Amino acid sequence: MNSLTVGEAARRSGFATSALRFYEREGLLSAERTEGGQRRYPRSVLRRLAFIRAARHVGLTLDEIRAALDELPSSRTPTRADWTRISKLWRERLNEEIEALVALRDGLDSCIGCGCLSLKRCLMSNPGDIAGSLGPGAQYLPKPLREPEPKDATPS
Amino acid sequence: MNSLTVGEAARRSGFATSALRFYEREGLLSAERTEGGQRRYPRSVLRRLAFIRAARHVGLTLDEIRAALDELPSSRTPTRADWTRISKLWRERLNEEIEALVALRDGLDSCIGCGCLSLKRCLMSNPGDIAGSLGPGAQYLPKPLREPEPKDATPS
DNA sequence: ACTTGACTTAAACCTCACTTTAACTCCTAA
DNA sequence: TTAGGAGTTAAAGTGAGGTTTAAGTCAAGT
Repeated sequence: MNSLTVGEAARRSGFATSALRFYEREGLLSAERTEGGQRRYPRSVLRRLAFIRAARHVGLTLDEIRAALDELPSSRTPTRADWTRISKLWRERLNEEIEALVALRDGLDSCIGCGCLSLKRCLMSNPGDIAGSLGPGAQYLPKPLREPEPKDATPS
Repeated sequence: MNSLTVGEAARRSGFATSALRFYEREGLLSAERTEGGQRRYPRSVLRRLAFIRAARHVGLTLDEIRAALDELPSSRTPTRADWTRISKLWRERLNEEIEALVALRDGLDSCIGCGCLSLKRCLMSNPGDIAGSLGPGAQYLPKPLREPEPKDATPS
């Protein structure tokens, strides 16, 4: 009972077993194997999974999460210091996203009166303007809010 | 020159031509055709595209956008009233998202000290708790932030 | 020993929002 | 009239983040 099966880890973390196997394929997780080839996780996997879940909430991609996990000293349980360092990064990320959404909302407010929806003048439709409103120096919307750049149709 | 080709509409809206055709297949756009079968858009398509772009920024899915567009009296250019009605909906949506992110950030702050990452106790890893912190009555994270519910691994 | 539920794998499938490709036609300026 | 850029279609591809399926193996209680 000192190690966990996939099913147990799944029940206790709230992830699906398929997700745990997927995370292993993606290098976010690893497991010992029994003689018969079944996974056995140390209890620390739950902490690791909590970390992954939290990171996903913050909006990090699996690539970014893998990178963050790789920065944690390998087979040591993360310390308070590790957690603090990383959570600062997440905080920045969240702040960026919040700022972008607030800018968007305020732009929306200032747009309610005009009814223009003009491509060139309406803040809502123009990511560049939003970027500008966040201050100087090439600010952009954080990843999850950023438009995938069109390959076609270079803007006039 | 009173109507636009796909290419012109693409250049002037910033969407790729492939996106415009895709939107038409998806019922978000429609176009007249020339004798030869080419699309000709009225200038109002630019307003419609601006609407779509804005809605995408707000985080609406194409399904939701189609629904919103269908509520606009069909072949009439949206009035200030239409725009106001809809932008109020978007505002709410943005506010929900902002609140959820702020709750997440504040949870992160309160977590920095504890270093727990405990599945049951850490706000960051527990969407239900975040929902609770937003007030009573089954509040959840807005769509883009909401976890896709696992089919497997029903929480213990 | 046997039954049963949990486990294994590779590979296929899923959604979303598009893009790319292939093979072809249209339109316009010279 | 012809070159060639712009347009057309259906179908397949992309990428993120997994889930589902098929065909089988393992582990544990009785």
